[in-house]
Amino acid sequence: MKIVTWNINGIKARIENLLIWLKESDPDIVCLQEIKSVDEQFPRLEIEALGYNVETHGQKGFNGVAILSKLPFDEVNRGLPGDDSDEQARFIEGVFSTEKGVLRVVSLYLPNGNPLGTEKFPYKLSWMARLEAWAKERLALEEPLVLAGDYNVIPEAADARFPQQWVNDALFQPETRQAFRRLEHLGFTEALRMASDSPEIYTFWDYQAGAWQKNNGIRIDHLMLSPEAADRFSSISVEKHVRAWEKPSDHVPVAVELAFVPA
DNA sequence: ATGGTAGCCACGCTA
Repeated sequence: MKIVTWNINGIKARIENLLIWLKESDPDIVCLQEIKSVDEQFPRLEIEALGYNVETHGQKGFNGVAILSKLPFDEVNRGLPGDDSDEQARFIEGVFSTEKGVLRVVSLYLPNGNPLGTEKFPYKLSWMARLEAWAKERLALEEPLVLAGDYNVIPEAADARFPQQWVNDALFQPETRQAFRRLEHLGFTEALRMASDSPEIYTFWDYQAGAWQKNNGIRIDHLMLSPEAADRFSSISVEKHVRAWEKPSDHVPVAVELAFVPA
């Protein structure tokens, strides 16, 4: 089963690219971030025509996440618990059935946190604390769970082409990286870390200053696997060629293959 | 120290 995370940076601007990519890549489950659309305006018909079920958690103009799945949804949960005053659409969980039982998949868009010195950075850290609390509860279920998304976290210096450019950025702050490690230490395996040591694997290249042409990238899109999901890990790939398409997102799809068969 | 680009949606905000 192929599960993919992709920050698409605007579903309306990217629908043609998405449809071409779905046909080419043939994923089973797709976690989208930054759909930048309300649910009513999400182009679900074109996607459903390719055989996908569509669940969205949208917002006007900014943020917004979605899950596309060839498997039917048994359950959908919108919003990260822990703060009823948080109105930003950054989290959706889908529950599916496989021949081995339940499979949970989350599409998350973790707050960027810039600029430092504003309320945005503490919001990022508190969101990460809420995610950790939620994940801890879910891990206790001992089920296969995939936390896929744009984490807006550069875990290590090796995950940036020019790490010194990021030292004053929220994506690379010590507190940010610590919170990311705390999540891992609950018992998750970061899927790309299961691949052989591969430096210079990036998932985001800024639109500005020729970042793509210079390969000035960072790795910020991650798939966290619970032990029950990691047990079935087969492979991981970054679909980098998509960044060279016309009108690309600034992020590319990251795909993990897990040995599950739909129920 | 700034500006470089893109999406959304109508002007500035977010990234």
